[in-house]
Amino acid sequence: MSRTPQDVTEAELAVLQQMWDQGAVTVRQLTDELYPRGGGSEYATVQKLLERLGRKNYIVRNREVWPHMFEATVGRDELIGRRLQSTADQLCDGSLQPLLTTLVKSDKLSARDRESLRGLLDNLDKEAKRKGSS
Amino acid sequence: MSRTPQDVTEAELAVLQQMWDQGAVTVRQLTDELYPRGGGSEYATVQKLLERLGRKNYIVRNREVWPHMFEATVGRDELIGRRLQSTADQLCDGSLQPLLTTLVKSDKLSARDRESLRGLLDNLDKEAKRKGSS
DNA sequence: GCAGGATAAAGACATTTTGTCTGAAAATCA
DNA sequence: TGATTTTCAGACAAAATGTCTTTATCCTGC
Repeated sequence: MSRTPQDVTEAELAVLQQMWDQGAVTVRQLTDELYPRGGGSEYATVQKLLERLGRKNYIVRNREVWPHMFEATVGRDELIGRRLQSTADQLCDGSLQPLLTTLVKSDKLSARDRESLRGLLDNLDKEAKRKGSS
Repeated sequence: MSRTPQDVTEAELAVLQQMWDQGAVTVRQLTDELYPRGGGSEYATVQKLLERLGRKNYIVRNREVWPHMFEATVGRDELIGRRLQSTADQLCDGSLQPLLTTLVKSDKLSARDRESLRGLLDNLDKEAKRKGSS
């Protein structure tokens, strides 16, 4: 049938991470960071990755400046959310709740993770009480 | 460089889902479910998918019976856990905490849901204390 | 026992994805 | 203007993935 490509590829993700860390960047900056000791062709590779990320609306290109500057439009948290939703779609009929439950049951959470989760739940309780809804 | 294949492919996942629902199954059962109105070649397709799932240790084949019966060794929850961990590895430096945050914030949790989660957390804490590990 | 039908096993194949690279056009600057 | 850098368009190879062909093997009803 029709294969579903990855939202963001491994190489594309490496580029995105740089942009998350550094904000607006040029192709050269990215290339130097991602491929130190790089010959000459990696520059074009980064360009192609940026073009693909752009086509998928993960970044924007500012053509007003020279050289062009690139910036992420999809942040790390947003991508996390999308990946989680995608996992939910494939494995839980679209619902996120089983992910949370499974995670808690799975024994993968550290004590710190558990504490943090308790805090989040407490906040929800407070929020619910404040608004008077269940 | 070297691409990282998917843990479980889309077509492979369809097979897995069937096995999660039905337990031990034969190739024919799977084929009939997954490709109704199927010509003749889909049978071999399912076979190949099973072979690959087997090579990756997601299923076992029982050769004692005829025809062979296949059964999942990795459950839905286990796969969910792996996907979440993988997301954490790629986007959160391996930490699950950001996932928890995202999940709690975007999921609609009822008061009952929250209580139930707290219960699970308490159990985990007790378990941890009993075993003396973190 | 044997013919016929089903299953198993091995591998080939086409298409898509993905990372990389080449070459030429356009822009900047000394 | 000439040199350097950047942009742009497209080619490419390797790998992944879904599918199919073929042949060997097994079991069934007669």
